[in-house]
Amino acid sequence: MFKAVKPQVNVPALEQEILAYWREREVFRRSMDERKEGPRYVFYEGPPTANGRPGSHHLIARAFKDLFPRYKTMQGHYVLRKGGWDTHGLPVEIEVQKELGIEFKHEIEEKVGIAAFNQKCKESVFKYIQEWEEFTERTGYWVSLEGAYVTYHNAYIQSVWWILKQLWDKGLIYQGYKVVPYCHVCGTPLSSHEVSLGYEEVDDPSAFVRFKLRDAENTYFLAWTTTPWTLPGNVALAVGKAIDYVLVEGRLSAEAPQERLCLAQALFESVVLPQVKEGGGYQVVESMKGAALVGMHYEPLYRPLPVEGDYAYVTEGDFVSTQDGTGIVHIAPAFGADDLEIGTRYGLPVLVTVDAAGKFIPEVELVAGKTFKEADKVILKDLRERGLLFMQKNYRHNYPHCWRSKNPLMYYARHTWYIRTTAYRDQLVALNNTINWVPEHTKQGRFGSWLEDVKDWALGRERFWGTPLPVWVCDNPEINHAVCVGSVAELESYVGRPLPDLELHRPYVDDITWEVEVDGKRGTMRRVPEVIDVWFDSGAMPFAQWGYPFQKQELFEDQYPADYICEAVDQTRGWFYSLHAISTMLSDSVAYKNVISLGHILGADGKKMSKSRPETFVAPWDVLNQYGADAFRWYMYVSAPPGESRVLSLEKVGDVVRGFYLTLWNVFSFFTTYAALDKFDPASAPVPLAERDALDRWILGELNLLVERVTQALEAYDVPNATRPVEEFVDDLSNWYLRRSRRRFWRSEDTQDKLAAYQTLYECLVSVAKLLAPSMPFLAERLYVNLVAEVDPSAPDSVHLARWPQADRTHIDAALVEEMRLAKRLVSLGHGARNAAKIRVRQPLSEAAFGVPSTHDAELVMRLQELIADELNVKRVRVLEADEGMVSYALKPVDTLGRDLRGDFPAVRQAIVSGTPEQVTNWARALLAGENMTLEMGEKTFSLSPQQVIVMQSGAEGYAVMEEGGYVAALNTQLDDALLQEGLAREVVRRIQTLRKDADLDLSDRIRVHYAASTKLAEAIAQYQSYIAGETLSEEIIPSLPGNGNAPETFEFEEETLRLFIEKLG
RNA sequence: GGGAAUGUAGCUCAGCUGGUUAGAGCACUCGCCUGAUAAGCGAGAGGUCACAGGUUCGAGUCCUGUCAUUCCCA
Repeated sequence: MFKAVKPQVNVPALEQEILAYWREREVFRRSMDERKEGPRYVFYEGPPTANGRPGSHHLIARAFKDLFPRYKTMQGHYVLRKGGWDTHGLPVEIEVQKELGIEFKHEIEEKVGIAAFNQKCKESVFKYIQEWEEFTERTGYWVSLEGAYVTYHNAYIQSVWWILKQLWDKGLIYQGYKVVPYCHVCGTPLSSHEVSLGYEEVDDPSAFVRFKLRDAENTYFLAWTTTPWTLPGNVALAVGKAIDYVLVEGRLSAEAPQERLCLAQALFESVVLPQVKEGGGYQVVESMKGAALVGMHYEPLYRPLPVEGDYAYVTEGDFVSTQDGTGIVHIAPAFGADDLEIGTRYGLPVLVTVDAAGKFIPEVELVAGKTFKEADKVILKDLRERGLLFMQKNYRHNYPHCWRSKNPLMYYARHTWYIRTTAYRDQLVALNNTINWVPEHTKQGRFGSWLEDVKDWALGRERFWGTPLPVWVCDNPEINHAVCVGSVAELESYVGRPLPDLELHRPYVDDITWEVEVDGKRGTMRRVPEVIDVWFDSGAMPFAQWGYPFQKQELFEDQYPADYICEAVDQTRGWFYSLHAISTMLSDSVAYKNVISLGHILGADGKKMSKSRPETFVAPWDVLNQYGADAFRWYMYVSAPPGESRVLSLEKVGDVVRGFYLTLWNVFSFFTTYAALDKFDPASAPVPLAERDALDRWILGELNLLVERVTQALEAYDVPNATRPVEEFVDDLSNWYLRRSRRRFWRSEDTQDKLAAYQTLYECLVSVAKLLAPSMPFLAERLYVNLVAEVDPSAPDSVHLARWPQADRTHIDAALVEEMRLAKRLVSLGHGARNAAKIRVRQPLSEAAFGVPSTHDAELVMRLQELIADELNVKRVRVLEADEGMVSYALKPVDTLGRDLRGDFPAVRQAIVSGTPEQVTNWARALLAGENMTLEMGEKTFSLSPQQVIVMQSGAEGYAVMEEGGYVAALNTQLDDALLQEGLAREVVRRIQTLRKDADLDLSDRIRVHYAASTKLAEAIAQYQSYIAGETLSEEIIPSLPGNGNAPETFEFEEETLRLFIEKLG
């Protein structure tokens, strides 16, 4: 027995009820437990950090993450959904620093101590854990938080150590010089991911500097830099060997000294000449290729540090361009990646003129103690005074800044540890080619091209709160000995004592040392100071989430690799990469087989959503509280392809509720209301399909098509096509199937047709509930519980434990689908014709005639005549005859005629389209009669069949007409008394229904009607008394008003007056 | 500067391997309908499919170039 459901619904309250239902019945746990024997479907959770609050961007990711595990569970798979928390890293440290009021890194050690600082970090990472847990539950994101992995736990860290040891044993970990983006305030290099967070457009000084040639007077190389502070570190210049250079002679102005300058020819004209002032000018005196300049020496601008060996000469670099500057690039190996590459190739010194705090060392007297940015001005001033600054202007460009401290980064040569990912480039690329990427272009595009050009992974971070790099080296410089420790047990074996309570963090692991003796020399093994890049932590999760290989080996093997992961596009070089790289190097396997890379969320103004623009910022809780999680999720699925960015606003989520959610809800409400009234039993023997109404067979066909489409789309990880078609179906179900079928449910007697209608609608609703279960888990559950679980004790008690529906192709009748499409089209035209004639639908008309382009369509019209007649409220439907006063015809070639006629096509087309009216009419009549039309064009004669030419008709005299695309609807607008009376009767019915509704009567309540009416109206009521009574459940219709003081309602329409009073009986 | 993506109605998006007069939803205006509906139906208006070339009988779709926006990287 169904519970009747009201058409009104409070969505957030409904969702709370469902949450309680899931909680009580432990549905989530059971969705895993009950599938343990099923095939595996593996999902990896990309761990969020709980030291910030959840936002809308987390919800989009979780909406997409949640979809597939739910779907696969319904298909019988076992989906273990282990949660995880990302806990290490600089963002955490920065938060704690803020809290403690500490700006510089060194203060941490000096003022707080590493132990206390890390303790603070540990506390900080779960600052918002409670809100995260609530958020997770409220949004219906099913993930086990009880068993979540935590990257700071010893077991996790030990796994990471084990992975590093494997890489170490393969010779993949090395220490080297590298120029890294470095923040002098945070005191650490930044990962490329971190760098990418901090690009800002800034103005930097752009300086054109004269470097005097060693062996020629008044002759200079003109070089360009946007970082004047690196000039004291200069050791070389670089040119492009194939670039054309010129030597020019002249002076900048009348007062300036005569000089010779060497620079790229292309830039001489665009850069130098515009600078020339009155009395100045330069002439080209020599041209050469860059290769000719290589090896020429110049005089260094500064000599801050003693240098052994040759330097200060021109080198060759393929990165030199003539886009900016002068085509001559200044080289300071300590401060640029290209520079270091040149320096290494030519054996040049690395002049580290700036210390780790970003300040100039004392040896650079001019700017000693100044930070590097402060030094720019001083150096430029000095060069100007020495006549070496050719010109200076501002240069606006994107320059990376520390995403936390906001300071400009410096590119800085550091000793640090690297993973030789470059050794695995081919495997990285090959394995990536086996991954299914959504959007597809990311595979070869953004991710693929990153792998093609993969760089070694900078692993070390000179910080505190992170997985300690488990490398111990001997402190005796005469001993070259280092070990990578892969487990606590291994560490115990080195130090010779158990370490049961050792926390695998700084400073505790730093305190672990041991003595070694190598070749008779003694020394102490001490850990290197670095912790590792947090991205390595996250990429290690397939292994480390289980503490592999120290525990749960079989679980790891069961859960590797992932079938599916999903994060936002900014993880391309983050988690997507770290997972892929570690997995490739360690197991020569992908870490994931399918991945959805999501676009960002934009505010209503189409720009990236930000708290700093509150008018566009959408707090997730506001949406959840107002419209609920289902609508929020649904909006994410249908609003844009997954990889595209999408605009989010409260209003748009509200549109989902209004446009889709409530439509479905009201079909549900309608069904339960009448099913309860009629005591419909879903277990009753099904009416054979062949005996059901065409509408039933049609909607069941659409339903099975829908199941097929949605299933296929989900298998392809195509979310929009797994969701949008459901909207279309629900629209069809509500606004065509149900609208056309309502009367079948209202009938009082129990007929097979009524049963068929119930069975059909029931099947549609149950299937839709299942199809929506992964995407709208709450609403789907509500529907399912009411429709199935509460009436069938043998069924699973949750839709999420039920089985995914199977499409039955034998239920799909393609011809019927086409038929119904035509019916809708003709009905739409008929309504249009009524509209044009300004005749309301309640007024019955005698006839609707349709002009259609083919005999096939004509047959369909006649098959559908009953449905069309009812919908349009006409007594008769027929097809217009070819010679029945159609005013005009037009012809159009079908799309493929061009393929048949090739070069003749344009002329034939022209002839058909622009024939004389007589010609066209003759041709059209022939074609409509199923004959070929003949067209003579010069020497050629073409015989065109009705399959090759489309006939379009328009206009019909004496009728209200609407025409579109060759289809014509013509309504006979002549009204006789009978039709008028019936129209009036319908008006009366509507008024009585309004009164019933206003009186809040039950659908099945019986009434007595009293009325007083003007003459014509009274006649109509008398004539249609039984019709009116049947429609309105009136026992009596009395042509007088009661005298007991009850005020009747008065209506005026069609120049008639009606006074009505109803009373409830029984 | 390099790479990737996107550009179709006021907004959000469909448009399959080239093929009827380029569609849908929302929003707007007018009208209709209403005992399932927070709804529905109909009409109107709104498009040089970013631009320019090219291939083709035929281009929103394929090719080349340009522009704009976004993202990633320097």
